[in-house]
Amino acid sequence: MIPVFTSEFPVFAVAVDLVVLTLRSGRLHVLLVERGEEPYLGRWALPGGFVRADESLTDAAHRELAEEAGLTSDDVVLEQLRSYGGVTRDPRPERVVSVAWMVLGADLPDPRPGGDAADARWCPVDEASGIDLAFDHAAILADGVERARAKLEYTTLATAFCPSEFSVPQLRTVYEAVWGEPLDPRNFARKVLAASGFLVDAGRTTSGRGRPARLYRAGLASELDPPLRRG
Amino acid sequence: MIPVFTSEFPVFAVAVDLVVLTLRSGRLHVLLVERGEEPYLGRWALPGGFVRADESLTDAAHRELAEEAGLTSDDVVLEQLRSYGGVTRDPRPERVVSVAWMVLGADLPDPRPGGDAADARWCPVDEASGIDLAFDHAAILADGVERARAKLEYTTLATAFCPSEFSVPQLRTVYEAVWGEPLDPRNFARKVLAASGFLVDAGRTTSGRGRPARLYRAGLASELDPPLRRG
DNA sequence: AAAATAGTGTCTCTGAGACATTATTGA
DNA sequence: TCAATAATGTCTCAGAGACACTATTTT
Repeated sequence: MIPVFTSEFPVFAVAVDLVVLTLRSGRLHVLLVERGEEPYLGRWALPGGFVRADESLTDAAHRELAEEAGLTSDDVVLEQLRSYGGVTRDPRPERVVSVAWMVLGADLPDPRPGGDAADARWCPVDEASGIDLAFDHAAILADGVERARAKLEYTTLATAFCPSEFSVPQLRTVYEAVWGEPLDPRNFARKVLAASGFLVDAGRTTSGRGRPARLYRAGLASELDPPLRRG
Repeated sequence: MIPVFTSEFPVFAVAVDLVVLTLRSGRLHVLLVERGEEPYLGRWALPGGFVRADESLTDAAHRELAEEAGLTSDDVVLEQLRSYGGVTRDPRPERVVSVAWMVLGADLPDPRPGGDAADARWCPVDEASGIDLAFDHAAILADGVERARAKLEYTTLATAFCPSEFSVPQLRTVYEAVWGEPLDPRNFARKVLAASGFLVDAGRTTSGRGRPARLYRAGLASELDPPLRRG
């Protein structure tokens, strides 16, 4: 028999769940893990786990990211989404509140399942909506993708999907993949180059087939003014 | 001796804290309560309390709103901000994660302290930053105010600060109070009246000193396109 | 009639979107 | 030289901001 109260406060477990997004061959992908434990054994879910007694929510998100995706904070940008606490969102007897995070990274490596996961893979986000994810993870995923889409409009967050040096056409493919719509290369270049603090010239160029592209690094600005608007 | 684990999960308490904002005589105010219990006995804090074992986070926010401010969901708009879970944010032995909410209402009544509060009052937001609030409530308050400021730009949320029928100048005072900057009446009227679904003509006018103002109700739109920008 | 408040129009400038051609490289 | 890709400029339209006067009511 599990006690429901240890003190004057109702007892909760607190979890973090991660919406880890990256671009692979020009498509937006999310990291999914196959659950290796009950409940929802064998079902696909967002990576995540319980917060420990001695770590902050942020620390827990970073730890799960390392455990379940092999990623460090140097690789990614992490931002809290919101918390989910419906009474029946977890079938276990404990109340479980989950704090969801959005995690963005550039060209992240193939995952090796770690922690509690039986398997892990990158899934195109437009295919993920067809998968019956565990818990309320479908809603969390939708919120995470929508947050990423919205933040590309008025912040410089798109650079989180890019390597340290990148070209304007490369940055444009990020916007196109996340927003799911094609953008005019001329208008796009004009706008991002005009936004002060967004891109700084790295003084180098790409090589490869076609005309070399000028390379940039992320500038110091975090807000985009004026914003780039979706269609 | 309080057990730290009841099961395989670390034990947390989950609280909700409310940033309740309203306009009083043209200034943005926040609801503060004086704590009637330890910890932080006698200190001003945001209203809030622990989530019960059988209620959702949303239900808990509504319940605390009723208990500590006498407000029902008909009176206000409620939106989750984010969660705060630093290891030392609460001095009690239990880990306490708090889910913060932004609550907006029109001309809310004077509070009568209820629940655990010794006292309660409306405090101008620009004076609240001078008060040494309990826990990490100063940071939560700042986040709540910033969220409200940002959302006035691209949503129709400003109507949450208005009674059911209101004039364009009245709506303008909302924007001016929340943003803390004066707006041009002509440009403001042009923009809000052009935004389809923001305002619908109520077919009535105010009476009082000066030329009567045309009254509007909130329309069905929730997003503002194009957005109104801050200076 | 005076005081108070609401309502409205124009001009200029900036940014958005539509649109095609030239430049540079590797194969 | 051809294929691939990057870079760039102009025109038109919409929205933003600056700006002053007229209209309607109460006292």
